[in-house]
Amino acid sequence: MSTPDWTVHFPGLRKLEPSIGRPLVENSKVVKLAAGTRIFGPGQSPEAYLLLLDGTVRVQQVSETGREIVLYRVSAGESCALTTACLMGYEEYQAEGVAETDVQAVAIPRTTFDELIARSAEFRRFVFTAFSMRVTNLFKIIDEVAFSRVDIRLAQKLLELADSQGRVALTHQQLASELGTAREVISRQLHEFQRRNWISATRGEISLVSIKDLQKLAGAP
Amino acid sequence: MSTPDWTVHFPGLRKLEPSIGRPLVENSKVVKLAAGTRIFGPGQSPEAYLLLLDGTVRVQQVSETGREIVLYRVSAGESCALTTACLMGYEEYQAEGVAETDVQAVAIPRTTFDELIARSAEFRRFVFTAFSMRVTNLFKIIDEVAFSRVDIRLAQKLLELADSQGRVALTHQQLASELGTAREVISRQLHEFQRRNWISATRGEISLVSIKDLQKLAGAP
DNA sequence: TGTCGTATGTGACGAAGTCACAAAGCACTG
DNA sequence: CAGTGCTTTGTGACTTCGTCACATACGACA
Repeated sequence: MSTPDWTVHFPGLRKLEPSIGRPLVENSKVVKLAAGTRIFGPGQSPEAYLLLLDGTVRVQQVSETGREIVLYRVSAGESCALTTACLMGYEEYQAEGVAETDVQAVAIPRTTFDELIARSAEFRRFVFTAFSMRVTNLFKIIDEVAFSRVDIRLAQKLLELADSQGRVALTHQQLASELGTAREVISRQLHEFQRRNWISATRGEISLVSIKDLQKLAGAP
Repeated sequence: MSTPDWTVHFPGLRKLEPSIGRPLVENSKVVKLAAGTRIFGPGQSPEAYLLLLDGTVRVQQVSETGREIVLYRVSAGESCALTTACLMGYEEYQAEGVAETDVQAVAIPRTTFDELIARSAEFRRFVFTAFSMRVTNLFKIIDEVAFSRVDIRLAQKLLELADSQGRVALTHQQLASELGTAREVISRQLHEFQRRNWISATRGEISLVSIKDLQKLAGAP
């Protein structure tokens, strides 16, 4: 990973500085984390507010039986809702965060964070709008997990995760984790999609054949 | 409902005033809502920050098919996490809030709210610790809905909702709403609990007979 | 005592999760 | 290129959960 120009990757940061009155990274460290690093997990407490400069972090919950559900991803220019919540509420993490790619982030220590919150309306707005958007999304996840059928959710996920060529490079297990269900369930649903000629699949990759039909199932508005 | 002394019902409020420099209710209204009132619902946007003086508000999500799940309750001395999130993120409500009892609340308009957030560290702390504790709880709900069995969750709910005599005055339908499942599922589970002599039930009320066994199933730590 | 609305019981069935394996697919190695 | 080992995918049998369509039962009140 090359050293990025963080004013590009994280344009909001520089913009904040006038309102803060000094470089935002003062008192803070830029940390680098290799892909796969577990950044935080249940039982730990955050010591710093993290602003991602580059890479993505996956935040997920893991059940006792080993099933997983992806709650959200944090990418460049964003901050982690859970960290915000735990920092402000002095609580422990409920979920775990894993670096999906190599990651660079600004770590703002709690005291500096508190000070910035107090001093800068811009910073507050930045932090809280990001936070509340995540929370809004959590409500959506609860709704889907509690009430929505797996085939519909799978169709939505495939459409959401497909690249520009309509390909999704994930294993069945990874898709199951995205939706918080079991691998076998995904395998069977994908089989059904394949039978209907909506997708074609090879080991570790799925190609969307009929995006239109998938959208119809997904309830495209 | 008698007019309550809100310094009793909401002790944190008075304590905040020195740091704010004037009565907190200035620019704000005390609103009264009858039990059963729908306070907000999906698609609406909040116009004011609500601090409950008396009563409780139930926040729940309703599926297309009519199933419901209770996300949390707001009671005297607290504020609604969802309102906070929507207010800060300028978003619409994702869930609905219903007054479970008659309710009195202080409605702080957005501009005053913003000003208080800027001016008072105490107020910020009050708002955000409450907020983040709710969010933490949302994570727990996702975990339970996605990964936990209904019998276990039901046992937990019964223990949580029982009064000092071990009685739960709810219908099967209401319990189903608490857990986000179907009424029939609850009826059958309660039947099984009854068969094992863990509970006894009459129309609209359940008595816990063997709290110990319920705790064991609930996985009491 | 009858009537009506709400609450609960039940069978049948479909959808989803679990368990225990079997069978490919792929990389690496000798 | 055959063999080996790991990962990914397939499958059947079974349990749990959700849905649908009713049947009963209870309790308040005329």
